[in-house]
Amino acid sequence: MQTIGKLSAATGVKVPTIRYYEQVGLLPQPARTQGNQRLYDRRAVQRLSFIRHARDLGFPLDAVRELLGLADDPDRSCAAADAIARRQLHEVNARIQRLNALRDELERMLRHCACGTISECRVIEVLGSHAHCQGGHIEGADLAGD
Amino acid sequence: MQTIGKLSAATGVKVPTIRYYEQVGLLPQPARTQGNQRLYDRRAVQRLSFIRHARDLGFPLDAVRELLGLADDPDRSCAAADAIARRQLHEVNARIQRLNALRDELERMLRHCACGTISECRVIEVLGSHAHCQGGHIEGADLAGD
DNA sequence: CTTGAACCTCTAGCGACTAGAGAACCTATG
DNA sequence: CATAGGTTCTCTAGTCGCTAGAGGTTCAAG
Repeated sequence: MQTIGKLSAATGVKVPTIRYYEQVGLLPQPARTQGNQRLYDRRAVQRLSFIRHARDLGFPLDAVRELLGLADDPDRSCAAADAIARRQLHEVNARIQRLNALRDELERMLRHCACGTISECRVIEVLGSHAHCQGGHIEGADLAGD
Repeated sequence: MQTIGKLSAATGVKVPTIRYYEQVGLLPQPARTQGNQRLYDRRAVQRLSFIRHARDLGFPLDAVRELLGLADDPDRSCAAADAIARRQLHEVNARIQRLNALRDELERMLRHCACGTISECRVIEVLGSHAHCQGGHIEGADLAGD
């Protein structure tokens, strides 16, 4: 049994984040000391490590929730977990593609800049009119997320 | 002079987003009709297109603000704009690297899954203990942003 | 003159935390 | 046993870049 601080040190998850995970239902409410401080057991360490690892791999919290549910039920088919991971892989690949397009555009912009004054600055010019683009980057691309 | 709807259509920026940009000071307060509706001129179209393009390239709004300031001052050195773009390029490259590591990890996870029951599921297993990782993905990687 | 689309302001919500205030607790030392 | 200071508690608000909705006004067409 350990306090939230030790759990944080053991898993690398910050203390407020642990409390946040409890708040949103990813971690069960732990036992408490007489003084109302949280006390965690070994299972909590495991569960939190699982969450952390899934987050490191970019899974959104909802997916983590699903994966936790699956992990709690060892007799079910693994197909569901597979599907979630596969979905995440697609997400990551899509994001990589979009970022590659951005990188190309940024590099071309910078390559062509003679670095004189703003009035002849390629960076500003390219941003000002879309005509200079090679169409590499997608308009309205959803760049958000992890 | 056009209404906010036309400006939206002309630039591809949604109406609430235009109002949001005005609110945070990226767009100046436009003229108004007698009935209090916003009226935009050609310069507004240009400025908003500039913003949109920079956003498409992943620049955060603060960087867009800086770039707009530079664009307004054609006699200054282009070096500052260059630096901002270069910083953004580094950001994008870093993000690509992190995502590549994630992709590798996800792919390996999926390759090794025999797809039986959860108890032998490679996906769940890998998430449960970090021991299976090849160290490809960085712990605590900041995955957020665009 | 009426309809209905487009506009107005204002507030709240998204994801996944992070920061800070102000109070209570817990442990180690004098 | 008292006290100092580190850790923990709850609660609220802020981050980024929008997006959604409520409830009301204005404008152009028929």
